[in-house]
Order: sequence, then structure tokens, then C-alpha cells
Amino acid sequence: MNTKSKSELKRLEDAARAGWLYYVGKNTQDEIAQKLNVSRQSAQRLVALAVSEGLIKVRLDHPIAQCMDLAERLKSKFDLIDCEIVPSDPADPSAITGLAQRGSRVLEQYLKSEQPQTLAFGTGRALKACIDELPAMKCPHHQIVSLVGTMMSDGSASPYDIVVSMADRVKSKHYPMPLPVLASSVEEKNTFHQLQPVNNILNLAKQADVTFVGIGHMGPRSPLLVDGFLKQNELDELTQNGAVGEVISWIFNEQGQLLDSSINHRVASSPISVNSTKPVYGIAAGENKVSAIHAALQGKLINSLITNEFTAELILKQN
Amino acid sequence: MNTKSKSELKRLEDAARAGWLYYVGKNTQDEIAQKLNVSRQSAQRLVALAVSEGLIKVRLDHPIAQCMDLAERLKSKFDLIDCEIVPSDPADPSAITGLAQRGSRVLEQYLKSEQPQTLAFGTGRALKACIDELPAMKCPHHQIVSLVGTMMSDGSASPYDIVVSMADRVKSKHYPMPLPVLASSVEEKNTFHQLQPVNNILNLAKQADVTFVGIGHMGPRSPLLVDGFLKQNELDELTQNGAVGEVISWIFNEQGQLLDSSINHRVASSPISVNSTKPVYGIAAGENKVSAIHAALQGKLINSLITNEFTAELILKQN
DNA sequence: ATCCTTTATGAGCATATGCTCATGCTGTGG
DNA sequence: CCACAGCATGAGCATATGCTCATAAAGGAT
Repeated sequence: MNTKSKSELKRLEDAARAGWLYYVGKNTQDEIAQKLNVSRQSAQRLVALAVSEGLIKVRLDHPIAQCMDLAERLKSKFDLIDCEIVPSDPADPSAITGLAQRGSRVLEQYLKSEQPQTLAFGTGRALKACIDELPAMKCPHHQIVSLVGTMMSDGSASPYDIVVSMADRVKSKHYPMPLPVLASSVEEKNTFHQLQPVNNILNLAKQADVTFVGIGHMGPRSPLLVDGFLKQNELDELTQNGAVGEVISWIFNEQGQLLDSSINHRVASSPISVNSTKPVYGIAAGENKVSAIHAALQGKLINSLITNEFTAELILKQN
Repeated sequence: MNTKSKSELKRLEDAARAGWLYYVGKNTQDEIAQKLNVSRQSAQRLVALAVSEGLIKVRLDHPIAQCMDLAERLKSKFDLIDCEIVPSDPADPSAITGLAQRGSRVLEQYLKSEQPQTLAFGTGRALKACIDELPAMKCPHHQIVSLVGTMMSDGSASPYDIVVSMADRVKSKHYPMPLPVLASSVEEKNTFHQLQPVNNILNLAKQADVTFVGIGHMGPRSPLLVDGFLKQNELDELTQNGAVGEVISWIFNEQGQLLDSSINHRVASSPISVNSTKPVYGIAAGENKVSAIHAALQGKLINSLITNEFTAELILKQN
């Protein structure tokens, strides 16, 4: 195992020397070639060898390094298109200010595009905070479409109406979904979905160039409960059946599989369709969201993630 | 002075991100540009900034045989506790970048210790460069103490204030010595040394777990001359009396014996006390330092050495 | 010694990088 | 509100780098 031949050792030593001259001494490969008396190409190979053999260790001395590293690990573990980790405030690891900033930056990327883009949105506090961070822009060529019903069951507007406040800020054509979040029956849901305008919106959503959703957890402060879409006893039942979280109101278990529950059958939201080319960002952070986020990643309900350092660490610790 | 404006911090953060993507993530600058949403040139600038701000630390992990051999020979010849030889750049054998890197690595060893350590420092460019290579750490349990006065004779701060910049980086308790390097008279020196705080510092220094000093040479570019502590005629006189170098301002001859000169009597630095258990590192390299280093080793003014290949060879050639 | 396999080498090219310069933007003081 | 200094930006170019491929050298088996 550790039996390197003499010539290999020699070669490694040359590689070390070349690597040193390159990275520490800031020589060009031509200079190294001269000094070690080899051709430029060989010098290049030696430098590459030094790197691939791990003789050269690079490290970044900045708080961000940890975040970048976590992002990379999450990306490879869950096969994500993108993963953005923001530093967390140790005093308040659930704070969403950082997330909002980063989220708005990602959002801005798409809005800046010359090509007309279709952006789809779920709902929730984190998303709302992202929108609030957006600068005013003029983007009449883009389309903004809602994935979830934007009415309460009594017909009043939903408290986190992402699509409207967003469109207001960036002047894009927008499509709020004129439905309650939860239909009162499966039949009602089907009826709604067959309406021409609703059908149109659902199709748009399916083709969105990028999607942003929040991730809700189950528990006493679950958004579905707090916002009055579910009653305590309904929530309890879901939890007993293994529910750990929800994305655009679709409730899923620890593996990220949608629950076969009567409530899920009445969810009026756009169906979840995640492929590997169009990013579907989940935005969420906080200790109580860890299982939900982990499950969503596991079940590929999202393929991109924006969270914070604290949460990222916990997600990676989940088996 | 550590008050960076918000936009500067933001810029540094971007630089860190770019540096990470470039060196750790092996992205091209084009890819970085895309990911950070800036132009390719800006990405290039960010990477360069990360390097120049010292956010990127490179190190070589390979025992280069030649260096190991030189180190071994020096160690046995001069009975050293430790000896570190770094490869030299044939084109610039006096370059201190390599030394600095290695020095900071040694330093880091001590800083990483759980046990509270007392570290003592001389002054000089080489030491300063070591400090600059150190990563930011939190070491409130260690103590950093200066061996030499950190004022110029007019009371202004010394240009290479090792202890303060070091403590700044590692957050340790530190003791700069509130004295001029050279007292104006023996009496003044004695008065200073009897001051309670100064006495305390001198005691701390005596018990230091590890000591790092630069090694100065005599000659037209002698640090004592360049930094204005000695006048040309004083230097000439010292040289005539056999001076070849200095360590924390104590001037010594070819055998490493302190000169019995009026100047040495006025040196306000901590007395040199080298035993065989606590390392006292000399850090220096370059052709014109060879005699000084050799003498310091001979006279046991240091018991550990960090230098480069080129210098090490010349030291061994001295009779 | 000869032939064959394996590995190293350098030419040439496509791409990446670093740098300079002209331009435009921000922000400050009149 | 305007003028101007200072700084950030992106185009363009010279240079450095990484990679592929054809060829040469080295080593091994017969």
C-alpha cells in the first residue's frame, strides 16, 4: 500500500517542488519548467499531480467558507441544481432576514433576464420576505404565476399573497390562482380545476422556468394551522399518519412521499412536478423545519434549496 | 481600524465566495461570474482580492527529501529542538513567503493547544509575515508577550508591531512592551525594567512556552540601521568590534557571544534565556543573513530554526 | 537481439486568465 | 442643480494554462 517505487517518490517530490513554486512562489509554469529543467508541459503535469495527489491544500479563511462547504455537501447528497447557504445569526438561527436577502438575489437573476421567464410561487412568510427585499424593477415581459389558491375559504384574499405583491413590485403579468387553498370536497376541487382560466394557470405553472416554494412543518405553529386551513384535530390525524411537512399545501411524510389522506385529495394547489432541469427552490430555515426540509429533499419535492448554516448542519445530520 | 464599512464587508464576502469557488470548487472565472452574477472581469478581480486579502491560504504537504536532509543535519550539528527547511525559489532565495507559511504553521500548532500557552515574540519582517499567514482563530486562553520595546524613541509605535497584530488575529491576551527598543542610558534602562508592569512582562517572557525571533544582520541593510535604531557610525563601530548579527536587538559576534558594548548595555529587550526544553525559534533566510544565523546557532541564542534550503546549505558550509 | 506493450514527451490548439484603457457611474461639494 | 473627482465596469488583447494527439523512449518477454 505504502510501497511507492523510488521513481514514483522522485516524481512526487518534483511535483511537490513544482506545486510549491506555483502556488507559494507564484511562478508561472514556464518558470518552473526552467527551474526544474523540464518542458513546460511536464511542469504543468507536475503541478496537476501535486494537486491531484493532495499535496497542495487550499483553504479559505473567511466565515463564508463553512457555508460554501455545507452547500456543496447538500448539493451532492440530494442531487440539487442549486443550494444557497447563508450564515446564521447564532442568537437567532431561525431568522429569515438572511434567507430573504439571498432569495431575492436569486430571484433577481431571473428577473434580469432579457428572455421572457415564467416564475411560479408558493406561499409563506419566507417567500413574502424575499419579495419584500426585491428592488423595484420593470419586467413586463415576465410572467408570475401562483401555485396555490390565493383565497381563504370565505373568498377573502390570502394574507401572504406573494404573486400580487411581487407583480406590483416588478410590473409583470401575473396569475393569482382564484381558488381556496383547500376545496371542501374532491368534487369541488375537480370542478375548479376544469375551469378554463384555472386550467390555463396550472399549465403555465407546469412550464415555469423557475419555482419558489416555502416549506411548512407540522406542529403547534404549523402554517396550515396558524393560517386556519386546518383544524387542530385534522393536524393531529395527519401527524399520526406520519406527516412531517408540506409544500404548497401538499402534505408529505418523512420520506417526502405525499400522504394518501383525504386532505391531500382536496388540496387545490398545482400538482408538484419537479424535473432536473428547471430549478424548484425551497426556502426555509429553523430547527422545527429540519425534518420537513429533509423530507422534501429526500422525496425530490424540491431540487434547489435556500437555507441557513444552522439549518443546513442539522439537515446533514439527519440520517 | 477594524471598522470596515458595510459595502467593504460585502465585497470581501463576495471575494471569499469567488475564492472558494475558484480554488476549492475548481470553477473557472466565467462560471463564478455567472454564479455571482457579475462580469468575468469582476470575478477575476474578486478572486485576486481574495488572494491579496489573504483569505486564501495555500500549503504544501510533502516532506521534500532534500529539505528534510538539511534540517536533520542542522539539527544534529547545532543540537536544535526543531529545524524547518522550506524549498527556496532559485530565482529569489531571500524570499520570505515560504518561511512565513511554515512559520505560521508552527505557530498554529501552539495556538491550537487546549493548554494555555505563553508565546513570546521578537520583531522583524519575517515574523510579521508569519503572523500575516495565520488564519483567524479564537485563542483567549493563550498569552502573547513582546520581548522587545514596541515604541520608537519618540514614543510612536514600532512599524512591525508583532504582538498587537498577532493578538488581533487570534484574540489572545497580549503584552506589548511599553518601552523604546534602546534606552538612552543604562540608568534609564534599569529604571524602566524596575517598573512593575515591565517587570511582570519580563517574567512572563522568561517562562514562555515558545519564543519566536527574527535574526538581524549587520551591514548596509541591517534592520537596526534601516529602522533608525542605530546610526551609521555606531553600526560601523559595532562591526569593527566583531558584530555579525542581532537577536531582539542584542548584538553578537561570530561566535554568538553578546558584545560588551555600550549599546548592548542600553538594549531594553528581555534578556536572552535559552534552555533546552522550550523552543526558541529563529526565523530568517537570505545570503546576507548566513553569518548572523550561523553565529546565533553557535552561541545558542536560539535552539530552533526556520529557514530555506538555500540558506541552510550556506550555513552548513560555514566552517 | 527483436518485437511488442506501456509510459513519457512535446507540438499545437482551444480556452482561461490577468491586465490596460476608455467609459460611465456615484456621490460630494459648491 | 451642476460640475468634478474618484472609483467601478467591461471591451480587447497578450499571455498562461490545460488538454489531445502523434511520436519517442523505456521496459519486458520471447
